[in-house]
Amino acid sequence: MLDTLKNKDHLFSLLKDLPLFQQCSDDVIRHFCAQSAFLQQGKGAHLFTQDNAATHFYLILDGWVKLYRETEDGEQAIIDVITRHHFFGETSLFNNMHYTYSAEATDPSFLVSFPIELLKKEIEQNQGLSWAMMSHMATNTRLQDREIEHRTLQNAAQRIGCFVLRMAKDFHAEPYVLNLPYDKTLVAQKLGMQPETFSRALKKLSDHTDLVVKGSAIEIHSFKSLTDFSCAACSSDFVCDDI
Amino acid sequence: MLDTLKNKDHLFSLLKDLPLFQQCSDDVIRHFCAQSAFLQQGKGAHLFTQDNAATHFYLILDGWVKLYRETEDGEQAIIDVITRHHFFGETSLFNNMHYTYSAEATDPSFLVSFPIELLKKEIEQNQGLSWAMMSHMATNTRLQDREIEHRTLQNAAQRIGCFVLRMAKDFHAEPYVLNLPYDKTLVAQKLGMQPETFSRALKKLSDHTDLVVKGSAIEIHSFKSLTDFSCAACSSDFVCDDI
DNA sequence: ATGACGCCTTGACTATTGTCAAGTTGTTGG
DNA sequence: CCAACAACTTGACAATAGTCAAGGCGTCAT
Repeated sequence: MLDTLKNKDHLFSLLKDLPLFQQCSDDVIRHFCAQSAFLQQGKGAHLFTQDNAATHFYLILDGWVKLYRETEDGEQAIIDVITRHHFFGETSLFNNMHYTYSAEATDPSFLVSFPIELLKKEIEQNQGLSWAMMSHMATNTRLQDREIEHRTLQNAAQRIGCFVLRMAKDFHAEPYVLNLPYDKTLVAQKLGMQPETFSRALKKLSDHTDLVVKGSAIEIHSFKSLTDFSCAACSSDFVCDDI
Repeated sequence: MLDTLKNKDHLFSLLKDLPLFQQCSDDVIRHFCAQSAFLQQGKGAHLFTQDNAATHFYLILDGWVKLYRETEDGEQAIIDVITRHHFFGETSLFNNMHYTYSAEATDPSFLVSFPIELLKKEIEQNQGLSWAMMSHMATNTRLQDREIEHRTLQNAAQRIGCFVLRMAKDFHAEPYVLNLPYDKTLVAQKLGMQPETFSRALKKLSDHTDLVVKGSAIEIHSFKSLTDFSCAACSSDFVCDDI
């Protein structure tokens, strides 16, 4: 598996399929491949820090990375937790080549880095890539808007239900067993609550729906009971776009 | 004043100074002016609705506009409240020509509309405009990230202090008297709290800092007492970028 | 196997925010 | 000037989430 991931031919065909590079010629994609570097990172490895000068942006091939900002006394606000085929660090381009958040692997992860300068140069010349970049950024904005909406209108249990639904959105068979891809503590942080609140709210959620929690495995016996519970307090209908 | 605003020559020079059009030739800007239409809107006037097909995007010349999303049972989540020289509706371009939020004037307001198709066509051809658009979107993303951080790390009183600081950030003389530009109820909504909570938290804020509240006028006797109170729970130092 | 450790849960309590209802203040139009 | 109305404040209470402390459970390395 790692051998496949580390293969530059494989990287080429992966990039070719990603929306961001959809409009790029094979030559341009080959150029990105040529300047890429594979990175293997252990759990807790630090990729870069907010407000530092940006040199590279990254693509996740495997694993999970958390993006966050931190106050002086060490409190963290999670901006996102992302996985396979997601980019991060690329918007430093528009922030005077400085990262706007910190990034840390929360699992053993496998990444590719690209020079941010290369992206800058290509965007300046390549109309198709510019358009793809804008679409990419607009998608992020919509997700952020919805995040704020959730924090405003949903309580802890509803936010968890919403999260579970989005993690399971590609699967429709019932019952579906969702395995949480990262620590409950991190899910709690990402949803803007304390681990204790998460634990209690998850119990409340399983009381009010037909959800059954077995450790990090969550059995969904009916999606409808979840959408009834969570999506009522949201302006979008399920299935909503995510991750 | 209205005469000045309604003047297309004046609009031309205004656009020329806005970051979004910085890279555009005079001809392009003239093109936008030619296809623009002035709109005068009363308080509460509805500009467009989330999920509807988008035809125009807007620039505020004067007044205040709230951008929000609404659930079926009428609960609103405020995305932003914006004023003079801010655009809205422009990102519908990247959402399949559909608006991602609703827009409503919260004051008598004076606006210009432009066809969204024109922006699309220009962005597809004009590298400089594309770049400016990306910078514009990246700025919005950073503001949204910070908003989520604030909801996570700051309590009600701290969020109000932070809001006051950002409204007053262009003024440094002490004491500075800030007049709230829109209803306290709307400020409360924008900060994600109930009006009652706002009222009490504002009192708490004035107890803990040297702020004096007289109706909608807020006297800041020392910025430092505010930053000490609010910015402690934030990853950015004051003066932070805003509005 | 076992002990150490991290993750998660639970209980008891506190703090914060929301809700509902009743008033107060301020503005506006007649 | 006054009535009507909206915006705002206040009080009493309820709901929600956070904090602190203790203990359970599972995993991993020795």
